[in-house]
Amino acid sequence: MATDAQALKGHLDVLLLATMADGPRHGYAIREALRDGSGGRFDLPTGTVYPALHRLERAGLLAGSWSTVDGRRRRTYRLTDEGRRKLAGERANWRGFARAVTALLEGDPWPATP
Amino acid sequence: MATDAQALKGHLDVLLLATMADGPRHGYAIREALRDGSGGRFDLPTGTVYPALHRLERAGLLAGSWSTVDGRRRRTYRLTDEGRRKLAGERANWRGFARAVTALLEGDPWPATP
DNA sequence: CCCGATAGCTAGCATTACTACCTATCCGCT
DNA sequence: AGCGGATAGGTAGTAATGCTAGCTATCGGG
Repeated sequence: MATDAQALKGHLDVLLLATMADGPRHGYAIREALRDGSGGRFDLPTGTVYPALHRLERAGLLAGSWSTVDGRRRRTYRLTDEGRRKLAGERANWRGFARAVTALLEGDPWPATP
Repeated sequence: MATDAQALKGHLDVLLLATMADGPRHGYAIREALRDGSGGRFDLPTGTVYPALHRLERAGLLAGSWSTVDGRRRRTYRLTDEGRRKLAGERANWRGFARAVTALLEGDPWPATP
């Protein structure tokens, strides 16, 4: 639906990293993992996914390598140690973020700090 | 902390609208509501809040009016009908978004569609 | 023999939050 | 009297980043 057009900003990196948590994947498979794992919600254009993967590789969070399977080039990415640390941190960060947004949207008062 | 630097993108509008759900507020009070309602997490610079309020007003989601209290100018905003509809829609949207992101980050498989 | 699925890529655009700055009033402290 | 901080509003310009729209190429099936 792409209602999330702007909403993804800042969360895409974590999502990409998360798809590689259980092992290396190539770009196309990452796209599918995102689509299927979100019930079709995050059906991202390749122009979003590939540049983001390059960015994460440049940042040292992913390591990519070329291989050829059935004549098709594949670039397979795996998490680096730094990427794994980043993922853990961002997961925690997401929980805090989601909690804060939900609190504001639902009108729940934030627990008083005694 | 500002880890949320980019993460806010696309969610700021809903958050702003939500602070006006129980009645009109002026910009400064909106900032405080965001800060306090998020446990200090969303302590946004004025350069973020004021332009966003102008944007929402231009979009017809807010209506602003000037008043003077103790010599201080205040611009008070209230939700328009359209703004209220938008808020309801975006609230629902947030739930779906949060659910999808959480599912991907926690590795929960998305419920199969039977 | 062409189409769809698989697989990868890029240039340029648009959106939007942030940095860094400015103005002004009122109150409390020295 | 004067200064700083809280309150209240604002802007210009920058940086980040996801999307649009386009491209190349292989393989299998109709």
